[in-house]
Amino acid sequence: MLKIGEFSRLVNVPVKTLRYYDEIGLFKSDYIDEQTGYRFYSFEQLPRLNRLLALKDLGMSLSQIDQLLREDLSADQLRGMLLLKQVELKDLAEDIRERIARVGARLSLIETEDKMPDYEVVIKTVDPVLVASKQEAVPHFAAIGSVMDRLYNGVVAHIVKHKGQFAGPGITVWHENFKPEASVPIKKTIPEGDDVKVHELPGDQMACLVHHGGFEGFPRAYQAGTQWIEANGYEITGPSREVYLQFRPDGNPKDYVTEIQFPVAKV
Amino acid sequence: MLKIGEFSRLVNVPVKTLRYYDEIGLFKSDYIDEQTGYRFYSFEQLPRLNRLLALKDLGMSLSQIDQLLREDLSADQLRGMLLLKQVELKDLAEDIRERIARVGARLSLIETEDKMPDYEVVIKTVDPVLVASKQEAVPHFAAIGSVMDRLYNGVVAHIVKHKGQFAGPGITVWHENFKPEASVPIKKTIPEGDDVKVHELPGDQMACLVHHGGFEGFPRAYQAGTQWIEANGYEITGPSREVYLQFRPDGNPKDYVTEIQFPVAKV
DNA sequence: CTTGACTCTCCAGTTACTGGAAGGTGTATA
DNA sequence: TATACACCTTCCAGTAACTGGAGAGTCAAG
Repeated sequence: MLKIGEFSRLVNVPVKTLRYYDEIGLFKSDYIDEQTGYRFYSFEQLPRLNRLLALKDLGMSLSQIDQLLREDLSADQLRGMLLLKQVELKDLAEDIRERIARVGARLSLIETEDKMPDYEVVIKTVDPVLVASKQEAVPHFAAIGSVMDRLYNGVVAHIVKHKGQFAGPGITVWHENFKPEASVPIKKTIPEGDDVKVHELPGDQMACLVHHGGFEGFPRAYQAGTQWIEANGYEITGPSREVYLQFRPDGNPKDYVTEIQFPVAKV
Repeated sequence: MLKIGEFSRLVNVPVKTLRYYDEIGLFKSDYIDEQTGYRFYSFEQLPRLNRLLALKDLGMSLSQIDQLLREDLSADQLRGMLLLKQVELKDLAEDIRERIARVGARLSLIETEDKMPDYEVVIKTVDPVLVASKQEAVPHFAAIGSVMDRLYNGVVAHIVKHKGQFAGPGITVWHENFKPEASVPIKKTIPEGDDVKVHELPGDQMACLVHHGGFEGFPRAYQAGTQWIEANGYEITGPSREVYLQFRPDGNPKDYVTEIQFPVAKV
């Protein structure tokens, strides 16, 4: 019979931990002195503790170990749990691999710019959203403003005409060939017409960044986005979007807040 | 201004989490209505939250993020933290790689035996221990018992003669050529003599397993040990040891408990 | 005016321990 | 025999980053 400290030294497990295992019933001491309350452990308990430690070493939780130690489970159940654990660990490993890559990407950004990047990119899943929208090709760069005005005015007018309900800030989807689709979220579907389509913008995994300020800063923001996507092993899988979170035609451009979204997938 | 739920949807962070960040002062709402206590968030806060999320994504803790968000730290400090994080993540990845290997090893054991293995092997660091010891070659297998008896009797007699104090169970170190060293731990050094040496058994990293029962079971236990060591990518770096945790010459062999230790290193 | 969605605070629970306080026990030494 | 000390006990609190729930107040639509 060994006192807890002796046993602790034998198995290389802290005394506190042994008491904890005792408390939660995972590994009870063999015998407790009624007088003193001292726990005593026997050598016969070593195999059980060693099995416990081995399972812990595999990354099992204590409750899983508790199950595994009740030896009334079949080899098949055992295999199942181990296979599950293996998958879990592989996922975790993948996760960490990606994380290392992201840290690396950020480090190289800091090397070149010597400060935190101006734009933070986050991956998030965007829900599908019902919109009324209208598109038109932009002939040249300088015309963007006026084309956008026209498009959004048209869409809004159409929605108002059909008594539609607005459901959020405007979203421009940049289709190929410089052909923006000015979309306005609505709560319920309304008839199409006036060149206005009604459909659902698909939900997707998006790399998102927030631009604060006027539209003249967009090129840099786009560049930061594509750079991040490249450096972090994603690729762009569709048209990018601009969500005008804070915008009024008559407002100060400095207060504008726009979210730029790129639909992406892991390469 | 957005209510917490709206903001939550915008940034894909649970309401509860936002409240929690508010509570710990990591990310406060922009404004709180005095009447209702409602939190309100502004679009201007998005960049900060996105930076927070990006850092969290790298595996930073919230307190680290808190530091990183106070932007009064230099690019060098920043680089330092990231490099540190990178090392940390690489260690973790290595850890998990090994864990996956161990799970795999156990799975293949189960495939062949269709149950939990009979012996559990754990890696632990063994402390150096002062012993009095005596060695002698064993001429053939059947002679082990008598040679051991003679050796241990000799050592114990020598310790008693010099009034040495016993400090634990006997340890046999199996040197090359079937030459066991019968060692008895002692508290303080004593003179040598009677073919008895006094020295310190070195501490080492050991793969350990516990055998319960008589000596006839040792070959299987040794086999299980070497098999595990092979399957888990270790190699044996020195003489193995037997620690007779529970043993009396006149006792029932069924009650014997022996720990078998192999000094090992990662290949 | 009601209904349902939303918000608030406060409290408890999660995992696997770790640290500390206050008090009892066992042994070696002066 | 006194005492120092190492060791044991229980109980309580804290960790990290939330998550869930209770009970109560708020808001907008029908």
